Amino acid sequence: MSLKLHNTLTGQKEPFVPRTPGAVGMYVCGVTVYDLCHVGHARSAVVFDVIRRAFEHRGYRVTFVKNFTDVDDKIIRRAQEEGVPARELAERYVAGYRQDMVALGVRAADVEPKATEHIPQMVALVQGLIERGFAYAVDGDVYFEVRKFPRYGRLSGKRPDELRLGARVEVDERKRDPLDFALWKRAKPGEPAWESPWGPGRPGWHIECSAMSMHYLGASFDIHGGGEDLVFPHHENEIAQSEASTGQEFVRYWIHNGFVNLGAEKMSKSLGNVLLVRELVKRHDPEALRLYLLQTHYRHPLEYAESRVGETGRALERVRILFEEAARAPGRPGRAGTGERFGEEIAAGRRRFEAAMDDDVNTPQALGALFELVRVLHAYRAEAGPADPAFQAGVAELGRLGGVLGLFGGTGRGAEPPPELRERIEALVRARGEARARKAWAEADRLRGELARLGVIVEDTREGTTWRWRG
RNA sequence: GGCGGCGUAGCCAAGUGGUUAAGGCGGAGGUCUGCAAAACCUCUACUCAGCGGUUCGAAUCCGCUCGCCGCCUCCA
Repeated sequence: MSLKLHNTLTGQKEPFVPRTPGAVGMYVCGVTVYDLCHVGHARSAVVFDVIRRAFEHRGYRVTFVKNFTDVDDKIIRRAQEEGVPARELAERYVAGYRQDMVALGVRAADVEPKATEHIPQMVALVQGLIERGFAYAVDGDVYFEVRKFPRYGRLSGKRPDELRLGARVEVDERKRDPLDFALWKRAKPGEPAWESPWGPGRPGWHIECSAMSMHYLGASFDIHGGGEDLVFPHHENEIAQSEASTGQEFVRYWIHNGFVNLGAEKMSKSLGNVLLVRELVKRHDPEALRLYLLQTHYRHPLEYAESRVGETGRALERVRILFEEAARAPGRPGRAGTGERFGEEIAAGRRRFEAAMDDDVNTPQALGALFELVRVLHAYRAEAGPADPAFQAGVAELGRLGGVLGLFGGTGRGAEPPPELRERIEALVRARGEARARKAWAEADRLRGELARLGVIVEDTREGTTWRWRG
């Protein structure tokens, strides 16, 4: 059994065969840093973070590269509007992106290259394309000549002739064909610019990904990913540039994630209906948001529903209680485990989980397996007690598998009350315990209500009274 | 106009030729509890937008119809 992935190039699920046994080279288009990122960016980031983890779980050595586009028209315009240097604006949103990724549990890539730090590589690529006859310079601009690359359109299934018919492409008299796209743009006064054989200018959007991906992963590598909107023209153009330049197959597997939609509409900055990650993680538990995003298969469109994120939080709660129980068990002996059947159930859950992940990273199905494990573990704990070694091992296994999705990170993460409240809470819990011992139920219930107002849930179990902080 | 996707329970969402159609949320009943909470147990789609067809057999394949969405332009 090998890991299967849906390859946009073939439109099919294919067994993943790495170029180098045991290793994966993976490049994902990151963000253009001219604003804070929204839930759509979050989905893409989470999805590829999980794909990376899935490979690692299977024992692959992964080299993961995710770029920042830090020079582009929108950045320049924004910077001018705000009256700050483009570089400063870009740095600000790089930092903003990283902060949001930490909140979402998205690990940093192994390499996070910025376009502005790889200008020489881009110039060299463009120069090579001119020498090979695939590109031409006009008045300080350089264009890729699409007609010279016969395989153009293979990724997106679009034929140059059909595109021409529908042409809503901006007409530029200096281009030999409307489909030709910019590799290098001449700088207008006041714009960021770098020296080049064609005069001062900056790279086109597509060339940066070709240059950086090949710089870090080689002329030919395993996986290139991004949002489905990048299939055309961005990735199509990357293939044309790269393969025209090297004569080699650029990428073996193209992976694209589906969009996040809002109501009837696609979310987009031009429509002004964006949901910023920065805002969402204030309203919701970030881990619940991550779990919510993974409950839909990565290639399917996701209709964002605010209320569902909260509901997902309740499912997460059920999992966290398990980890909390396991964590506080030491020192509280349970009865001897009834081991064997339970162990088999855990193993079966793991197999289901791994089979789902192997099948085109089917996270909804994998989560199904995990939640079944959650139920089994709760049931077993009720019987054997939280200190049972098999229970402890089962929870640990759940944690490992959850980790492949970047979930269930810590035991009761974020579930600690402010230190200054702790003493008061414990005093109230003790007082309530004493009241209960006297069978002073009204008094006990009053104290429970007071604790609830502080954000504390008290529970009386067979093993005594416990409490949980839920803010 | 071209290309692609979707329509599964109250809601979300897997499943894409053959065991009882995963899982989550919600709901109903029960066990436990002083009462709760949490947890567990049982139930909650004889049916997969509709209509035809292929097949021994289809939610799964084919055709048509209806509805929804994305890409073709910067966009995760």
